[in-house]
Parts: sequence; C-alpha cells; structure tokens
Amino acid sequence: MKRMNAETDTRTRILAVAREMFHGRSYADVGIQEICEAARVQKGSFYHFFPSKRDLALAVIDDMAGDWAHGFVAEAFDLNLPPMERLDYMIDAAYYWQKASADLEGRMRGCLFGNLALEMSTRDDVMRARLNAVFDKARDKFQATLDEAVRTGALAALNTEATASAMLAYLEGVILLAKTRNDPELIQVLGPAIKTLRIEMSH
Amino acid sequence: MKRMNAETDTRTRILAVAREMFHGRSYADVGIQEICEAARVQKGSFYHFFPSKRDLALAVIDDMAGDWAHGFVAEAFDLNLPPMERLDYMIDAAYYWQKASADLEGRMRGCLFGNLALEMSTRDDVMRARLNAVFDKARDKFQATLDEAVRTGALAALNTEATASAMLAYLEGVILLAKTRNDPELIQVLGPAIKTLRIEMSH
DNA sequence: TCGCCACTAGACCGACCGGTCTACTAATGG
DNA sequence: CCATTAGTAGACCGGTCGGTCTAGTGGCGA
Repeated sequence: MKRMNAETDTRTRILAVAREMFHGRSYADVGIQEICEAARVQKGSFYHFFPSKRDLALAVIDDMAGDWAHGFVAEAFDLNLPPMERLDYMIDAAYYWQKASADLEGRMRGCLFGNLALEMSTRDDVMRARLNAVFDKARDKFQATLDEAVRTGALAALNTEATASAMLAYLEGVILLAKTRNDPELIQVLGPAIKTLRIEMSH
Repeated sequence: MKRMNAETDTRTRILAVAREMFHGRSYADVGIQEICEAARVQKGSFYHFFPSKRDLALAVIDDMAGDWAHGFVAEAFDLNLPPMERLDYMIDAAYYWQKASADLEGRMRGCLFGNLALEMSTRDDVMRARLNAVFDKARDKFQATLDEAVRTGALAALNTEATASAMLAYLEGVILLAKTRNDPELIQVLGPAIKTLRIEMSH
C-alpha cells in the first residue's frame, strides 16, 4: 500500500458512503455514479478499488459485520449483565439506533442485512451466503446467551440453537414491521417479548 | 369496459406476470419491457392499463392482498379449529407454499409484502402505507384468534393487539431468515414457536 | 353503416445504468 | 534521479431504463 494514512482514504470514503446509501435506500436504487459524487471520487478511482458494484456490496457487508462484531453487539452480549437482561439491552440498543436515523432522516432504515437479504437472496447466491453467515454469527451470540441462562438456572432447559434462531428471526421481523410503519417505537413495544420465545428440546 | 371476458384479459395477464416477477426477484430488478414480453403485450397496451410501473406495483399489492384475504389466510383463520391450532395451520400453509416455489424454482421467494416493504418503504410512502395496511389486516386476523383463545380460556389474558403484532413480526422474520438460508424447512422448525409469544397487558 | 373509442402495435425518447479505457499525476524504492 | 506503479481523472461505451407518441384496428352502439 502506498497510502498508509487511512483517515480520508478514498476506499474508506467510498465504503462509508455506500454503506449509508445502501442502508437508507436499496442496492438497486443506488448508482455507482451517485456513490462517486457523494464520496468525491471519480469512476476511475472507484474501479481501481472495487472490481464491480457487487463486490462493493460484499465489502460493505463485511465492513458492517465487522463493526457489529466489535461494536454494540459485542457490547450487548459480553456485558456483565445477567444473560436474559442482555436481551433487553440489545433491544434497547436497536431501538435507539433506529430512532436516531428516523429522527435524522425522517424514516427508519431498518437492518442493512435484512434489507439486503430480502432484496438480493434470490439474485445472488454469494451475497446470500455472506448475509447468511452474518446471521449465523448473530444467532451464535443469542445461543451463547441462552446457554448461559440455562446453566445459571435463569431459564428452564430448552433447544438453545433453535430458540436463538427464533429470537434472531423475531428481531428482524420486528424491525421489518417497524420500518413498514416507519415507527421505531414499535421496537420498544414488541421487542421485550423476545424473551418469551421458546423452542423445547426435541426428544 | 368493452372486453367483459376476463380469462385472458390483457390487464389480468400483466398483473399475474408482474406478481410472479416482483415476488421472485424485486421491484427494481424487473423491467416493464420484461413484463410485457412475458405477458405477450406491447408497451402501448401496458401503459393503457397502468399509468406507471409504480401503479402496477400498487395494483399487484392490492391484487395479492385480495387473494390472501379470500384465500389461505381466510382458510387458516376462519377454520373450525380451536384458535391456537389455527396458528399451526397457518404456519403449515406458509411452509408448504414456500416449499412449493423452492422446489419449483430452486429458491425461496419469501413474502411478497415483506420483500416489497423492505425494498420500498424508504422510497415510496404511498406503497409503504399500502403494505402497512396489508400488515394491519393480517394482525387483525391474529388478534381475533387471540381474543377467541382468551375468551374460551385456552390462553391466559394478555395484550392481544401487541401480541398479534408480535406474531406477525415473528412470521415475517422467520420467512426472512428462511429465505436467506434458502431453506423452507426453517419455517417448520421455528414456526410453531409463534404460540409461545406473549405480551402482557399493561397496567 | 358509420363513427366512436377501447385497445394494440411498436418506433422512439432522453436519461442513466454498470463498466472500460487511455492519459495523466505523483510518490516511492532502487 | 529515474523507473515503476498506485491512484486519479473523466471521456466514452453499448445497453437498458421508464415513459411517450402516433398510427392503426376492430367491435359495438346508434
């Protein structure tokens, strides 16, 4: 690498702008030209860093998944809280995050991964697989939490893997509904019920 | 109307083709020309019936919402079954429906309304409102079922409106996750847990 | 029978799409 | 100090987008 200073690095700028735009609109609705303008970059530079729009999207997914893993998801789950309270913490975090963008831009953007998953799953298997991996990681976090809750006796024994998937599904569903209503408050109303979800162990 | 025979009516054909394409791919990914070719119709005819692509999408939403209301949703909820078992019936219906298209086309298409909601909610408020109305109707079905379950004593008193929303959210979330995994079986695994969802009455 | 009009046919439009290409700049390693 | 090369600039490409427009066509009511 020639440029080692990454602060306003071109690639980073493209990535940041693309993330915002994909999140707030959709993959298909955002053009490369538009991204370039917003990032104050020329087409030539863009295609120097990313072979195609699709590869940019893949990079955006990885980028945000990384931020997630080291950001508020890690916070929510690795906290010094009783396991079941961590779920409340993470619902809260989701709520405040969505509320912030709703207040700022007037509309809820929902979950980037969920948005992309529904838009792209039937069109691009590689992207689908990537999104799938992100969801798997999230499910693992839920499952670890549930395992701990069972271990400490806070929760009666259950199928933690399936229940973890169910919780992730519920979270995505709540965000979907809230986005459709354009009302982040729905997350606060419905969110806490995530703790009631149970899938028993199969015998 | 001049043409009263609606069987292979042009408008109907366009609507049917558009529904399939929007459902299996996405709004942005499907072009009008493509729709016209598949429906064996010329652009002129298309724009005779629909003022714009967006209006077509609106019509598709209404069309499918109608089919739903009189189709399997009505079946699932108006059945002569104990209320809580109706939920199982409707999970089953969702599973078989998704499995059918997965087997046929190799990929799960998910829920047309959920797909469109995430793609279009931030771009078109009218479409968002329309989708929202569809979800509201679905929630009402859930709520009526829950009310009945409470009335018959099958379920302890709870906030039926909020719980109904939660159930709808969960269903959409499960379908989202299953679509991302491209695995309809997930609906069968996670679906039944919909009955464990509970939001208590606020005091 | 004639005129009206729902409907069809398809050429055409400007804008924009994702992507390519060549020319240039400038920092770096030898 | 020069050669190399990462990165920038932006004109350009064919194709497709949603949408328009004009010229029919054909069946039905008067």
